[in-house]
This record gives sequence, structure tokens and C-alpha cells, in this order.
Amino acid sequence: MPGAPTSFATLHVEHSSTVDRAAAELRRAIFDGEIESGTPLRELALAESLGVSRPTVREALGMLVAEGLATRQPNRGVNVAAPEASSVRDVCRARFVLEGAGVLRWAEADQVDRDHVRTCLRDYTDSVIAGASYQELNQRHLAFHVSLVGLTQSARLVSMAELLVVELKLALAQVDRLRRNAHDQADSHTALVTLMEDGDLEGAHEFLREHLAEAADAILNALQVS
Amino acid sequence: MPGAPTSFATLHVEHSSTVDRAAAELRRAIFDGEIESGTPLRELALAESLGVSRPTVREALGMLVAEGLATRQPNRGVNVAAPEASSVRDVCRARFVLEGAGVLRWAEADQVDRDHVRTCLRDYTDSVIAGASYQELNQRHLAFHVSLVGLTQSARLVSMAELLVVELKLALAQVDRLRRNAHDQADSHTALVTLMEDGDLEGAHEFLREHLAEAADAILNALQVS
DNA sequence: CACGTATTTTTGTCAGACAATCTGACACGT
DNA sequence: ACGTGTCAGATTGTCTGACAAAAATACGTG
Repeated sequence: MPGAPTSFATLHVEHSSTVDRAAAELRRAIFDGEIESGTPLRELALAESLGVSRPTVREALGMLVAEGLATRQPNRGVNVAAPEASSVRDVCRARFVLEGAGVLRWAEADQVDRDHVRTCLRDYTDSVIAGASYQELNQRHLAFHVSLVGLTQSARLVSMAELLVVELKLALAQVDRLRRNAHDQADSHTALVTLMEDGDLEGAHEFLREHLAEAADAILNALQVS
Repeated sequence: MPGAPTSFATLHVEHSSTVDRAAAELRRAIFDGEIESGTPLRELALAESLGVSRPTVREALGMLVAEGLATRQPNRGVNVAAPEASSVRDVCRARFVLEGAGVLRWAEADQVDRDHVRTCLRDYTDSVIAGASYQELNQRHLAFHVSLVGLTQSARLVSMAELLVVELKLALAQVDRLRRNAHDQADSHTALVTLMEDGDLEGAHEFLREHLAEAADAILNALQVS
């Protein structure tokens, strides 16, 4: 529609602050394995490396701590979080509650949200077929799971699920470098969606429970090895 | 056991930083209604009032924003969050997912967690009988609801529920000053626990759904009036 | 080797400053 | 009157430098 559009709803510029960029760089370094879990994150050293001031680093570290990627001990500094067995179990229990709630609401959910689930599934399977990097596979895989929570139509539940997923990504970053997960789970996810499409929500719910339990066990095994 | 106790497990000192105390003071002021919702929180003014430096205020404001008590617009500062109808609905939907998951797990839950629910209920009803302040009633009321989430035995779900409850407390702080909620809901909560004790978890689940929907409507009505 | 003390490192907090950005008002040209 | 350009004031975002408090470490002494 050329001529005179009165609303520019589609336009927007990147509005990133220095703190955001610093936090993003730290996240990348953690997920890429450049910083091992448990490493102390010294404020002064980071400020020099990143070329920003110490207050900026402090704020960025605060964000990482809020996301669960790092832990802060008062007067002792911030360390990269070390995924423990108990926290992996806890995250998976919590995920089952959130994602399960989404699955059970498949029928009442909004059409857009159902389509979003389908899109995420397709993106994931396409990546598997294309033989994408394990990082991208993780990304798509977890995006699919988050899209299930979207079926609840609660923005807060979705952002909670994203927090949980970040924690899982941290754990996966540890184990994936040791033994790349097979990631042949695409079929399993397709089966889940098929169950929902067929209206067997209880079945899908149970299927999800087992799927998440298996995933937790796999991660725990891999963690124990390392 | 007098003489030489080898473990001092019961002892511990308040290990609070200046930032924590500043954030606590801001929270108190917000919930006490000393700062109305929507008020801009200027860093310089707060620093002077609180007697701390601007960076400290900044960090405290960051905590409030992370808790959902305030909103930050880049380069425009932090404002006390204004509870909207959509967010109230969203919080209640999310609460139903979390608390509902706890209710359904009543049977498999840990004995301690079930006892905790009973304790919270008793505390609440006692406060009602004693005619406590509406702030204390809110506190106990919401603590009971959080204790339901504890039945899932997931620490992360509990902390998520606490976040949601903080947001609700903010909304309640707005309306309670206008029309004190009757808080004759104690019976309703007792009925919920009775249903669970009797093993009718599905019934309790449905009961909870209606209870939360009613609560949401009540808050929304009160908000519309103001 | 155990123990208490000094040194060093690191965080928590402060003060002051500057640049970037937003807000609002005012002047200007059409 | 309307839209545009410009400017001053206010506020945030970021930096520099500094100091006190706490923890970790090294050291000396018994």
C-alpha cells in the first residue's frame, strides 16, 4: 500500500545500551564454552577485556545472575553457574508443568499460537535434515518447547519458560561439547504434535512427561561423566 | 542441650547490603501507598532521600524492575508499575497453572509440603478471626496460595509463584485502600483443602479455577472504579 | 605443624563529571 | 494555523577515580 501510510508500526531501530551488549557478549562466551562453568568473573578483568567501565560490567553481571547463568556470593564475586543434578531435575519438573499446561490447552488455544507451534516444529525438523550445528539444533529444539507454553496464552508463563530454557542451555553447553546429543528427537516431537492434532491431549500430556524425563536423564548422565 | 553445642545452625546475622536495604525501603513505600503507581522514580531525588549514592539507587531500581514492581523505559527512567487489566488477567492465568499443578500433586507430594499448606491455611484463618490488618491478611492469603505451588516440589516454580504474587500485591495495594476486600474468603480456602484431603483432586482443581477467576474479577472491578 | 597476624585482592559504595537523549517551549517559514 | 528547526533544561547512561570492608592469601612465630 504505497502513498501515505499513517502508521509506521513495522519500523523500529535497535536501541541497545552498552550494558546490554556487554551482557550479550558474556552470554555468548559462556555458551560457546570460552568460559568454563565455575570460573570467577572478576569485575576489573572483565572491564579491561570488554573495554567498558566497572559499573557497566557490574550491571551486566547482575543481569546474568538474574537469568541464572551466574551466581553471586556476597563479597565473593560472581561465578559462572555450575549445573547441578538437582537443578536439572528441578528445571525439568517445572518445564513439565508449564509445557504440559500448554499441551492440555491445545484445543482452546488461539489459532496463531497453534500455528506457532507448527512453525517451530518445522524449523526444528528442517534444521535436523539440513544437518545444522548442534548449537542451532538446541536453539530450535528449545524454541519448540517454549512455543508449547505459548498455548497457555500467558506472557508471564512464556517468559518463565524462557528463563528455564536458558538454564538448560547452560547445562547443554557443558555436555554437548563432550558427546553431541544425537538430536534424533525430531520424530518424537512430530509425534507429540500429531497426538495433539488428533485431539488426544491426555496422551500428548503423558508423552511429554516421558519425553522430558528422558531428556533429564540424558543430561544427568552426560553431566556425571564430565 | 547446654554445655558445648558443636553446631550453631540456628544462628545467623543479617547480611544485607545497602542496595538490599534501599530496595526494601522502596518496596515498603510502594506497598504502603506512599508512592502512587505511575510515579517516576528519579535517581537523584531518591539518592538524596535515602541517603545513598546514585549507583546504589540504580541497582535497587534494577531489582524492582526485575520483580515487576516498576518499569524502565530506556533513557526515560523508572516508573512505579501501573497494574493493567491485561496483566491482572495474565497473572491469574499463570497462577492457576502453577497452583493447579500443586493441587493435582497433593497425593504424591511430600508430607512436609502438605503440612506447610495446612499451616499456612491455619495462619490465614487465625488472622481473619483475630481481625488483623488488611496488609497482614493479604500476606497470609497469598502465602497460602504459594504454599500450594510448593506441592510440586519445584523450587523454581515456587519462586515464580512468588514473583506473580508480588505483582498481585501491587495491584491489591491500589484497591485495598479504596475498598478493603472483605476477606471472608477463609471458608473458601478451607473448603479447597478439605477437597484435597478427601482425595477429590479434580474437584479441588476446578474449585481453584473458579476461586482465581473470582479473585481476578474482583480486582478488575476495583481497579476500574479507581 | 598449628596458630594468629599482616598483606593483598576483590568487592561494595561513594563522589563527581561528561555525553547522549528526551522533553518542552519558542521562533520561523509556508 | 500547521509543521519544522532550534535551543535550554532535565534526566539517564556511562566513565573515572577513590576508599572502606571483607575475604583470600602469605607470612612469621610458637
